[in-house]
Amino acid sequence: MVQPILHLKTAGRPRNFDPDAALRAARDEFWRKGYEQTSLDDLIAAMGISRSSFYACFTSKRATLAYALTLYTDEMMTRLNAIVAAEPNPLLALRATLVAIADVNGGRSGCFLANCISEFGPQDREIDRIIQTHVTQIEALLSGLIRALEKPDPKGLSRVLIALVLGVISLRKSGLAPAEVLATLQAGMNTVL
Amino acid sequence: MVQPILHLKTAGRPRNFDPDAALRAARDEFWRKGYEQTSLDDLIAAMGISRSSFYACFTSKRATLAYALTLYTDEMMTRLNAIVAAEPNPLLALRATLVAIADVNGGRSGCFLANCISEFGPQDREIDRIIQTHVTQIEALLSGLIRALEKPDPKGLSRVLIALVLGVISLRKSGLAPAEVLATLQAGMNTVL
DNA sequence: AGAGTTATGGACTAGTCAGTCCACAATATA
DNA sequence: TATATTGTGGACTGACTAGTCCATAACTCT
Repeated sequence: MVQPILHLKTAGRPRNFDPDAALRAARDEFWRKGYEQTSLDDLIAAMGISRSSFYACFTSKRATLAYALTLYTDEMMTRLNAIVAAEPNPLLALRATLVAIADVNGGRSGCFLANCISEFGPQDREIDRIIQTHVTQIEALLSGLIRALEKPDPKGLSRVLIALVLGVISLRKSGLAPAEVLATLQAGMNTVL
Repeated sequence: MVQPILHLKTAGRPRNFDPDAALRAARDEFWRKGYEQTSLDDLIAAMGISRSSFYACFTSKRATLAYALTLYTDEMMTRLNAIVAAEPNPLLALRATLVAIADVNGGRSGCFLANCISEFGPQDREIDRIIQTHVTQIEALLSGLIRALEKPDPKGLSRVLIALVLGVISLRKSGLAPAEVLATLQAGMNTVL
């Protein structure tokens, strides 16, 4: 992937926007509305920059989605690793991790990654690669924690848990109230773990 | 909802297509590619009718989605009820029902209803209403079977199972092989039931 | 200060979109 | 056969799409 955002000092006129902040705004916009539903006008309005600046800095709408998705997955993994590092009890760490992924109180936008899976499926190679990488990372994180629990078939169990979390995210998007979504996740974890 | 398809004899020129068959074709096209990704040209090509006939019979693209989604949910409920009616053992009936919903071997298009949840969320009132109705029906069907198993909290458990199924559908869409998806579903059912 | 370099706003382009319209075709009824 | 009614193919419309281009602004370096 081409690095989109350069912070190098150059000879010409300086940017009058912060590329990182703009990318976060782009991520939030894609997250909230999806890729197709976000027009370039919507996008640059949310980012607070002009069309020219957008193309000069971010190449294209599709490339920006890839950058935004990478930003999302990187931040997510950082948060999850912090949770795991802070909680020595593996069962509690696992439960906290799953709750964090489900992001029950994060509105009805669901998980940005899951949204992209649904919107793109396997059709875009680069997006698919980012998705696969992240899913693999999450799987590794979960099966590590499960192994510490000395449960059988950690890999299979981690998939069941991922399915459970993806499912409750769908339920949230379908309009189920946050409290009931959380209760469903908790009930699922109680029976599985 | 306005009835889109009329089979009444009228005075004028008769239709030279079958509205039911056309609607099934529309459903399959929306199912395969999603609403936004299906242009009207794609749609009418799949349905085998002209633009004029389309608008005369189906009102609009959005209305056609609602009709198609209703057709899907009706057929789905019919199939699930048939499965339940044919299997007297409630545990086996429940498992067969869940496997049928997951439709593991049905390609990577996922569940049409789940796709619509993901693509529209709560933003379209009529679509949302159809989604809510169907989710409620499925929940009722599952909790009925669970009650027969004399398990505690049938409603909560049915939500867990719905989440599990929605989740494995997402996993399928993310590219996981059918066999592994099915294994995940089976593993989930084994631990939950 | 002047030359070189990069950023920006806004007009522009080519293509696609859902939806409309109309001349004409195909039927029922009288 | 004449009239009324409905269906159909295809041209058309206005709006919106992602992306391009250029004149000018704003900076660094010599």
